[in-house]
This record gives sequence, structure tokens and C-alpha cells, in this order.
Amino acid sequence: MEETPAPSSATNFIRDIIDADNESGRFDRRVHTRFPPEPNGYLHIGHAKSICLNFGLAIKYGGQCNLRFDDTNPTKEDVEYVDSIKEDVRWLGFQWDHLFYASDYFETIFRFAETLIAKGLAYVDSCSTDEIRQLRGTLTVHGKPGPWRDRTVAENLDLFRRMRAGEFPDGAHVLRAKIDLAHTNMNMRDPLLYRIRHAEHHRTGNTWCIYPLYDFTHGYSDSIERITHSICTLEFENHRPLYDWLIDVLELYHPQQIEFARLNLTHMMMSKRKLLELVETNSVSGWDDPRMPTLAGIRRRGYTPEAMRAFCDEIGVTKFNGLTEIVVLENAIRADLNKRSNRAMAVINPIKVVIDNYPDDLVEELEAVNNPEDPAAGTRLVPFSKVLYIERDDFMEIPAKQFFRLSPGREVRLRWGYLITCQSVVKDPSTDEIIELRCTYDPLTRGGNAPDGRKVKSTIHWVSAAHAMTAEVRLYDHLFKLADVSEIPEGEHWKNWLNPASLVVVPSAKLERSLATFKPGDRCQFERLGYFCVDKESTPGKPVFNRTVTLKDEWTKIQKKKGS
RNA sequence: UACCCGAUAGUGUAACGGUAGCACAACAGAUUUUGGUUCUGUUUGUCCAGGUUCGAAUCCUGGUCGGGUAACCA
Repeated sequence: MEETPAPSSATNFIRDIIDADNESGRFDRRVHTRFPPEPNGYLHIGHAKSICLNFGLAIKYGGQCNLRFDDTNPTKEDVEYVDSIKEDVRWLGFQWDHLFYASDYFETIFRFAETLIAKGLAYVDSCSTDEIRQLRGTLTVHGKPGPWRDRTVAENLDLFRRMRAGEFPDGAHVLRAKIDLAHTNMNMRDPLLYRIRHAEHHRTGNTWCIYPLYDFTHGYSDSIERITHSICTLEFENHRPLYDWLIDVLELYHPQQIEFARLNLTHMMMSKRKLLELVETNSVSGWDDPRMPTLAGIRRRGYTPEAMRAFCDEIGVTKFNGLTEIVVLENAIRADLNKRSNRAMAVINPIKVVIDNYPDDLVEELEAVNNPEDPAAGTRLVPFSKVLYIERDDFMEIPAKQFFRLSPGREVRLRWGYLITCQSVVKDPSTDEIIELRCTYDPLTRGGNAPDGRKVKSTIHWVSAAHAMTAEVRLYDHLFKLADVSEIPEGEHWKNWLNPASLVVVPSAKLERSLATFKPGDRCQFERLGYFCVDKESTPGKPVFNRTVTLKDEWTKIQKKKGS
């Protein structure tokens, strides 16, 4: 476990609220937050925003942050998710002060319900789901009281206890708060508090056959844990009056609920339901497919926790429901990896180069700098010989304007190697495809500098054919070709918008020898191409590298501009 | 057709009644043995209309636009 992340310097409206509360002494200057996921899926980048916010606030103010599993719906939840969520929070660099489960409070919450009944503020409703929906009214039409609303306290208490005792089947009764069926806020129209579910819970087993609903559980959990600021996303704004009502009628310790806008990213789908569908239909390889926005996915993709935290810091926290460009995320990981990644040479789309005037059997070990951003990273030796591979994109038989890489008659530098000049092009006579370049080198330019001081416009990467290792390289791109996935009309098949090129597998890229020692999770920069990491499926016999993100690429930009 | 919330450059955010800043993007240049990095510079903004005030992005009123809300989900 690394040390506690430094507190964020970014200010936001929630910090303003906390500052004001500390000023007034409202919570005795305590700050106690919580991150409350339901263990029904894998965490994604949106959750990272919430995690960084809640844990970050606790660090900033010297307070505490709990991890609490909101596990009130036994049919959707599983320990698999509990475990992955813990792992993800730790990976992001945070450690919770207390670990709780809402199910820890089931007995307490049951007693709260009895108290509510005793106060005449809750009743057992025996209507069907349909009837309840009918009587609740609509957004513009008031609801109406149902036939069971005026049961006596004794009758309600008796029925509720028998619900718990397992005397009734699922759906026979529910417990509802008695508030106001004509309320303009739908959440206040006698909200459901408990339902009967004869289902096994991943923690409480078969102890319970009634389970409290979110609204009835969440505020009480916050109150029990003496949370000061209960931070959630915008869609719970309309729940706050109920949150406050439930705590106030029982005269309990009252945390402050604060809502902020969830994260939306271009080219990304954040809906848990749709992510689950991608997994279940094998549109991706799993929850940790490197194209997924899950923390498991981006971790496998090669993202670092430092970059994720920097990103969350940069995007800020507001109540405005915006759409953040994915390049902001990409910029965060580039900035981090640029400083710490060693460089290596890898040729993804190779074309053979023969240095005609280089001795047939000579192999030279050339010194290469590991990381120009970090002198302490030192140097390594890379083998050079007569037959090399270079990137097919680094050669143009008829060079375009502004293309200053290799072409017939032109001299370029091989990184850490020699200056070479292309003398001729060998083509497959049947297909006309270029299969080989014949070049000459200048023996006086070892290391890359010419004694006469002449300059070349371009430096390209290469590997010695005889010494290269072969590896599978997986090139990842955006999962969705559409920037704003919320624009996909409801009902339209959203999977039509998946990017067919989101994964390009290169079966046999040619890699520099030094990469042979890399283990799964190891990261490096393939010079001029991007940042890569070794995939978990990689083995010594069949190495696999994932592209985390490309480098910025001026040449591709120039080409795109010309094309459009 | 109800209620709640929001609106600052292309995008995301800061300014808390007193000079509209920052990051990313874009554009131009310098440096560079990665068309990377770094550095310098440029372009672009307070949704609209009123009001309060010496002074409004900020406060008030009205409008416009956008988001949320009618699971026995969270």
C-alpha cells in the first residue's frame, strides 16, 4: 500500500459547505464522509470521482471516510462485487477508516420502523404493485390514499412483525411511510419502506425475509455512522426531503446530504446495466476488458492510480451535468507515464531494411537512454545488425508534403544508431507491395551524430531482425464511435454505435530484446508510438502488450487535416 | 402538464458585490537524437430581458434552454 494521497488543492462547492460548517461549529468541526456502493457490479471511472471526492475530503480536513456497502437488495448483490470494490478502492490509493454494510443495521432499522408505526407515521399496505402505482398518481396528477392507509397502530405492528416472521409470500404486503399522497415530490407520496423478499442475502443469509429499501436505509446508516456530509449524485436531489423527514421524525443525529453531478465522458458508456450487457453478450472480454470504463478495465489497460486521482482533481465537482472530453483522461495518463516510463523500441507494422554496406556478421551493442525525462533511469544496450525492421508508416516511396521520414534518396537517423539513406525499394512483382528497403549507412555516425555536423529531419525507431522478440500487441481505441452516448435514442440499438476498431490485435510485432524480461503489469513507452503495458494473459512463450494510450501525434493530425 | 436542480471560452472548472482566471483542446513559434517532452505566445466566454447598487458572472424578478423525478432498484 502506497502512502496516503496528498490532499487536493482544487476547491469546490462542497468544500465551501464544509468550511461554513466548520466555521459555525455545526458538526463540532468533524468531517466524516462515506463511499456507499451497492455491490451489484464493478466500479467504473464515475465511481472513482466519488471515491476521490469522499476520501479526498476526509484527508483534506483530517477527518474520516467509511466504505459502506449498500446491500439492501439481496437478489442483485454478490460477494464477488464486494471483493472487487474493495480492491478498486485500495488500488486508487485510499484506505477506509471503517468498513460497514447496510445489512449490519437491519435489526436497528427494523426497530426504527416499529417506532414509526407506533407514532402513526407508517402503515402496512396490502395493495398489489399495480394498485400502488395507480394510487400514487403521476407527475402532474395527485395520488390518492389507498384502502389500508388507516389501519390501527396495533394492526400495523402485528402485520409488520408477521411479515418479518415469514408468514406472507413476496408481494403480499409492504410497509409505507404515511406522509402525503398529494405531495408534489413523488418520493413523499407514502414511500415504500420495506418489502417481503424470501431471498438469501450474501451476508445475512436467510435471517431476513423482509428488506428495507434504499430511502429507508441510507439516511439511517449515515446517521448511525455519524456521517457529517453524505455526498451522492444529482438524481438523489428529490430524495433529500425524504432523507430529512425520516431522520427528523425519529429525532436522530442528522447528516447533511449534498448532491453533485456524476461524471460523463465522451466515447464512454457509464451505465451499469449496459456495461453488464456488454459483458454478458461477449461484446467485450469481461469486466476487466481494457476498453471498459471499469476500474478493473483501465487498470488492465495500464492506467495508474496517480493519473486517475489527478484526473478526478482536474475535472472538479459541481452540480452542472456536463460531458467531459476523454482527452482530459488521456492527457492525465500521458503526463504521469511520460515522467516514469522507460522507453523501448518496438515495431508494430514492420518492413524489412537491409543495410547493404554493413558487414554481414557484425553485431554492435549501441547505448540507448532509458528515459530522457529521468537521467537516473540510466541506459541500456540494444543490438544493431545488417537486417532491421522499421515501421512501415515511416517510409513513403513518394513522400507527401511535410512527410520527413524515410523515402528514396533521403537520409534519416535510426534512434541511438546510425544515419541511413534509402537507396532502393524492393517490391513483390506480383502484388507490387513493398517488401524490403535497401539502404546504406554512414559508419561515422554511430550513436546518431554526423561529424560534419549535417542534420537530418527525422529520427525513427527500429529493431534488429535477428535479435527481435515477437509479441502480440493489442491496440485499443474508444469503445464507442459516438462522442455523446446519451444522444443514442432510447430504443435504438445502442450497440450499433460500438467502435469496430476499438481493438486491433497485431499478432506479431517486433520488439526490442530488453522487453523479454517484462512481467504482467510492467509499463513502458514504445518510442514514438505510445505507452504500453504487459497484459495479464502474457506468458514468456507468448508475450502480450496492451496499448494504454498513444503519444500525441502531429503527423497523424496533419494527415487528418488534409483528408478532411 | 407538476416539482426539484442547473446555465462562465470548443470542453471542464475558478472568481463568494470590486481587474473574468486555470486546465484540456485549437492555432503560431522556439527547443528537441521520440512529429514525444519542455518553453513562449495567440484565439475564443459570463443564456436572455428587466431590477437593486457607485459597482453584478455573483443579489432580486421574469423568461429561455438543459438535466432529474412517477422500481416492492440504488
